[in-house]
Amino acid sequence: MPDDLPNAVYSANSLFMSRASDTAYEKIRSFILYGEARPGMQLTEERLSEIAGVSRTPVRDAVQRLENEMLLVRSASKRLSVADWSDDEIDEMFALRAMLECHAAERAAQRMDGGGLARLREVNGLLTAAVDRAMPDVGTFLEANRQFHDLILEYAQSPRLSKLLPALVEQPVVRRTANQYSGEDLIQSAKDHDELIAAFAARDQDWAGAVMTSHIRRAFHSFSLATRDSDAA
Amino acid sequence: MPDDLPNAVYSANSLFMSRASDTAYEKIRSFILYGEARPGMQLTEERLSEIAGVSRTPVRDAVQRLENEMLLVRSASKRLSVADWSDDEIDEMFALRAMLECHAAERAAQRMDGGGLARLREVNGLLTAAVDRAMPDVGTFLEANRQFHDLILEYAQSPRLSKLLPALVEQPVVRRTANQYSGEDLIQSAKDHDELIAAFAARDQDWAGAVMTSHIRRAFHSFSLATRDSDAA
DNA sequence: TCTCCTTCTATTGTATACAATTGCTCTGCG
DNA sequence: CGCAGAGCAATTGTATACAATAGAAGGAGA
Repeated sequence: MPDDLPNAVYSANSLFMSRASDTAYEKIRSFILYGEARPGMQLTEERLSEIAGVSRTPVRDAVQRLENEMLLVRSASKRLSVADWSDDEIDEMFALRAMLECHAAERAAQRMDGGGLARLREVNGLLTAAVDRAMPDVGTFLEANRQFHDLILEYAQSPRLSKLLPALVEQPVVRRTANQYSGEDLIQSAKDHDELIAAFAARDQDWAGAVMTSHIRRAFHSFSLATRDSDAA
Repeated sequence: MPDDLPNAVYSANSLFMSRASDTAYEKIRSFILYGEARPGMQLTEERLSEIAGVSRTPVRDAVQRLENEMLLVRSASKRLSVADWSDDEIDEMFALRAMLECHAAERAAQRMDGGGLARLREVNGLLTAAVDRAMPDVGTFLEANRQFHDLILEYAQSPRLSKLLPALVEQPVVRRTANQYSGEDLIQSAKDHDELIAAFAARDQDWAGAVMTSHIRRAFHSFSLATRDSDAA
């Protein structure tokens, strides 16, 4: 099933994945995020090697990566299962993400240059075009949004942030509700990005950080409304 | 060489390590942090399997973990080397650690209970005793300090924080200069902990977070003085 | 019928052999 | 003398077989 999806849904990391452990990673990840995996579902390494089409050795590599991203969890007896997050953990994820992305924006503001601004404007142009119409193109929005944030991460020039943040961004809960975001939400995102670009252009790190924080926290708020309310109903 | 060291220097995670990949992890980690490894030094998986005394399979497991902690780095051609951090990266590490430990303290303040306070007081009693004398016992200080912060992390009740923070705490640069901290620094640390306990007892998350932030940032400042100045000389 | 123990099975962990890739050296040509 | 390419050596990546371990099932005794 992962082959049918647009590239947008894939991780930003590596577009070309030659090694078997990478294909295993992508396949298993898609299985969890967009496939028939369900939270709490038990899995075996052998089952996963069938899914990935490679032997257990590269699968174990991939599994360890996914454990680090907390998409998979191991029980005390080393058995694998798909992660199942509590509301508190999801809140926490957004809180951490807000902190780290704010920090990334602050650093990026200090290091931004003309080329970076041009690229940010270009990407956000695509994003704006995708949402500024009657029927928003959510797929394009998500892809452009990812590129925008990746660009900021790039200009933050912090290997450590680059390692920590991706595990917090594209997550099942986020993805599952992406289509529920209202057109207003999407348009506001584009405006946030415009303001971020302005802050970068001014090299004002506090401004950039503040915009980013509210950007993420508003996304969290929209997400909460979209899911928790419908769950309660 | 790792066998000669006190337990204090080991990672907090698992005291008993039965699996070969765990022993490999510990041995290689000690080799990097306290052994003859040098920043930038090239390594091969085979060399590491000699050091660890196990085959390459568990070594590769351990290596992946150490890559995540950024103690090991892979070049574009997949060759391994010991990480070599720039000053900017070290600054960044402290900044991130300060943010995350502050957040942990805030969460812990909301979730603290009598038992936790008692344990914190006990550990900090040991710590205070170790530093409140003419010749501070740095080893005991470090161990008690680690326990204290681990306890806070435990009460923060955030699996994600528990995964992210440890990779930021005990690092070569920190460890290498631990003995250079002045007696004043150590005593001030004990006082910070006392104030943290007070903030927890009051369940005042802002207070706890602020104390923690200044606690970490002072450590950073002491570290910078101890290293950068001597380097410059 | 419940509990404890034993046995068996499923699953994970490790070693080893081999494949694929990368870097290096040495040669031949310009 | 410099450089490009071929072959070789070193290193990483993958598959498979086997070992160790945890869970489950079944049976004996109270």
